[in-house]
Amino acid sequence: MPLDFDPTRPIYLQIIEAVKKRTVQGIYQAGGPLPSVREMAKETGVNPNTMSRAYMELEREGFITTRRGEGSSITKSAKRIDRERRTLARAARDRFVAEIRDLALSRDQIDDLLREILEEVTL
Amino acid sequence: MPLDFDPTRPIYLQIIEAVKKRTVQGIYQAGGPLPSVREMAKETGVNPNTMSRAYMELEREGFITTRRGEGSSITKSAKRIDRERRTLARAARDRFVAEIRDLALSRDQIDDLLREILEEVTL
Amino acid sequence: MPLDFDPTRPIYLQIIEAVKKRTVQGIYQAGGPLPSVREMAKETGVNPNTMSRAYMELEREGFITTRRGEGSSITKSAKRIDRERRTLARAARDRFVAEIRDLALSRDQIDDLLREILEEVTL
Amino acid sequence: MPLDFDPTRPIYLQIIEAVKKRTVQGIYQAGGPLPSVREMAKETGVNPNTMSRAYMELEREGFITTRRGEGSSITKSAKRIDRERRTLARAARDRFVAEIRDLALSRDQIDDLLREILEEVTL
DNA sequence: GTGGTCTAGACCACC
DNA sequence: GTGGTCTAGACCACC
Repeated sequence: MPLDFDPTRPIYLQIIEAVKKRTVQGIYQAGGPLPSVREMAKETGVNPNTMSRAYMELEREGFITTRRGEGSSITKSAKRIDRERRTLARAARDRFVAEIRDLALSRDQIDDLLREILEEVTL
Repeated sequence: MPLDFDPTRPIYLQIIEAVKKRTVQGIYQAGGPLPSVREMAKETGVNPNTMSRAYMELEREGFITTRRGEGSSITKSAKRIDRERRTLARAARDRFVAEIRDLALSRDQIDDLLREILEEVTL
Repeated sequence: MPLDFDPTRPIYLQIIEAVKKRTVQGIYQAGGPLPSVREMAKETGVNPNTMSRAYMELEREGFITTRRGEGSSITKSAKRIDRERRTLARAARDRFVAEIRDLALSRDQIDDLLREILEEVTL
Repeated sequence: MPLDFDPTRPIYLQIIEAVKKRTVQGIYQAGGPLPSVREMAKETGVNPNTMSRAYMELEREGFITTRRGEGSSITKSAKRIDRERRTLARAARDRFVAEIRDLALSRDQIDDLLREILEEVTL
């Protein structure tokens, strides 16, 4: 969990994104446990109230389930997780396209670029 | 020219990047004039000294030429500009790869993503 | 470090030359420390900004290396220093030739002059 | 005649040196005429009194002779002129030696330097 | 302590 | 008008 949040955006949103990302990356397992609110709050130095809000939102979205006295766990649904994966991928894609679009790259340069990306990602 | 600089990075570096980017994008023409140091400083709200530093760096890199009393102009070399284009493209590629790499995308998802990028960029 | 700068030439350039000269002469050692920007500025009565500019140039030329919080040191490369030595020698040679050339010296006078120089320099 | 005098040294001395130098270089001929004080003063923008002082000093040194109503002329003595030549050469030599001496040049570098000087001067 | 960056404002040279 | 240089002084990051 990153301890350095972007101060210009709500921390609870950044926590939500981090949990989703870690799950997509396999750091948190589908159906597996998530650290408790208190634990996670201490680890990140965030106020427990803020952390609790992030968990509640994740629950509302169906990404985690929380049971009183048992803590929280990641959704068991591989489909649900893959939906996040695709969302993250699309966001990265859009940022990349925005950066690249106006560079007036030649068709060859674009092809090279995509080939390089493919190589490095499937490495 | 963006009026909102990232406060965590030197302004003069961000100006350098902006000038290069604008040239690569065709906003500034190869061989064409660049606003004077003072003009650009006023426009962006940056101190003339800071702007001057950015221009001096650009001159040293051979990206612009400056003549006392006449102002500055973008390099005439299409090669030099294309070098910058490729540098910008590579940087964007690396950021994208870093974002994508750990998402555990399937081969199909990667292919889709690259296809979408190609479409949107060659649009 | 000379406290009397030629007012017709940029001080930071004269500082750069002085540092190089002192290194070539062995006053500053290859790989050895250079006084801090502030120290040197106080010693010479020059504004720290001007001194900093000189140091930045020297760094860019690869003649010194600077590490934040640790100060600057002369290049370890004897080759780099010798390059400067030859540059200084060539400049002195050119000034001398310019002074001598139009004096219409006889061949004997020239030979004498060079012999005297050799004697005094290898003294 | 240079119109830009070194403001840190007496102008009349610089005029004396210039006349001697021009004679050594053959611009003024042995036994030949020198422009009148007034003419020279106007040409150089120097006060006629200052110019007159320079001429008087040159006369006192036996380098020129002045006859009322006829103007001034350079000494007829080739020996006298050659004495100046050697003085100028020695001064240049000493400045060169002073510049070179502390550069810690290797014997080979010194030899190269002198060879280059010989080539360029006898060119 | 160290260097890095920035602002503010001055004066100069070149045009 | 243009850029080039310098001073003065501030605040920051790294150590």
